[in-house]
Amino acid sequence: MGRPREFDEDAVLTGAMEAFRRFGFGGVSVRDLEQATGLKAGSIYNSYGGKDGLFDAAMAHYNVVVLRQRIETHIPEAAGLKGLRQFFLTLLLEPGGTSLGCLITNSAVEFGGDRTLPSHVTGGLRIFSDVLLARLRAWKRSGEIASDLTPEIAATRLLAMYQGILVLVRAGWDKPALKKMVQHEIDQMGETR
Amino acid sequence: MGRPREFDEDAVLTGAMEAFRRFGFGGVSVRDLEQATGLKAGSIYNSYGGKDGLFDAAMAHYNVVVLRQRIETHIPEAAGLKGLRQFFLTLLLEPGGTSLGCLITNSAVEFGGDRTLPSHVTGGLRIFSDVLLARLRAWKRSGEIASDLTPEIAATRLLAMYQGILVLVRAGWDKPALKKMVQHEIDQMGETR
DNA sequence: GGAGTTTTGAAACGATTATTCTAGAACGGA
DNA sequence: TCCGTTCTAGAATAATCGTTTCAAAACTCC
Repeated sequence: MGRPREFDEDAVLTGAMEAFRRFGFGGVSVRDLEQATGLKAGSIYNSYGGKDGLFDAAMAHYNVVVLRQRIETHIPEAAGLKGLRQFFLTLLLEPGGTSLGCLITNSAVEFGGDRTLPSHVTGGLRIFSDVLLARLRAWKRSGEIASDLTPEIAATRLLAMYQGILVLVRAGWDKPALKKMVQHEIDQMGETR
Repeated sequence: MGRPREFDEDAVLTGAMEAFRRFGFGGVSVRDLEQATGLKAGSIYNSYGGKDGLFDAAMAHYNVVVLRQRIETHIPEAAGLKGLRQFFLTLLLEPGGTSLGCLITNSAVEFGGDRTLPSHVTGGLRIFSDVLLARLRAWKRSGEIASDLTPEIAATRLLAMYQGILVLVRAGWDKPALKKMVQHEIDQMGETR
């Protein structure tokens, strides 16, 4: 073996992740990443292969530490619609307001122009979509949501709504209006029509 | 007077607009813009003040030529919910598939990290939101949509849905699923509950 | 047909980009 | 303790970035 790494990998990935969330892949320079991670460029290339490699690692980190975390916190099956509502409403209360965005949403937009999406974009969307679908099916069986609701369609709708809210929050759109909309939307899913 | 301009301003703005839609402001270099517009860098700086100025002009162009055009084509008041459905469904049939995006959505995401949004981002969202609100109010009066529907909330929901669909399309998400979702969503607005 | 003014195109600007190189420091195993 | 390996820091790389400069070209107006 050789010399052990001096840095805390988790802190490095978190720092890089925040920079990428704020400014996007193209908006962050390697020197910015030195600042954000505490690592020098040489170490970044040595440990992650380069800017792309660090970005990839940061996205994977995001999917586990942010996305999956948020899912587990707010929408375990037992949390029901109340949890789902919180899951959406917390988007409007993010610390730093609009500054930090969703790395999945932002990357989908940034890289969607050419045809080489980072694999973790599709991966993150898939994680989210799968959980939504599973929850909706379970809640339909348990009577938590309206019986005439189609889980597949509702999952797509919630996925789109989620991405849309993230865009609007980032654009500085009126948060009270978004809040009212979310509440109305989720409440309606529970009503029998 | 001096030497007249040789270029067709409309073609220049359209070219710049397409480049920015595809790759974003940061993803397009001035040399790319020379290719996209046919102008040389000198002329770009002379006529638009620089890359920023051309981007601003391209966004204004987008709001008039693409956004307002789409609105007038699909959702005049007389078109009703049928028009609204087409308005959404055409997002899934865009030529070039996912390559061209919405300049408003993409710019909101790209510039939302720092606090200096291009003014035309908010402007474009406002245009769209205002039209939606006006139509929903009219359609509610005429009985085209359900009487228990709140125009303000529904407008916000449609705005978010629209942005979300644009993100998902750009991410290469399953289009048939999105299509089903849109149809179900619009149809539901017409049903009396 | 100059005079004055604006556009054009090409070259050149310094700054910044991602990446590589290099020398030395810090460890594990023998 | 010394060897081999790995990591770190900083300088150096070539390329590209947005922008400026400048001389020639193309027009209007007097």
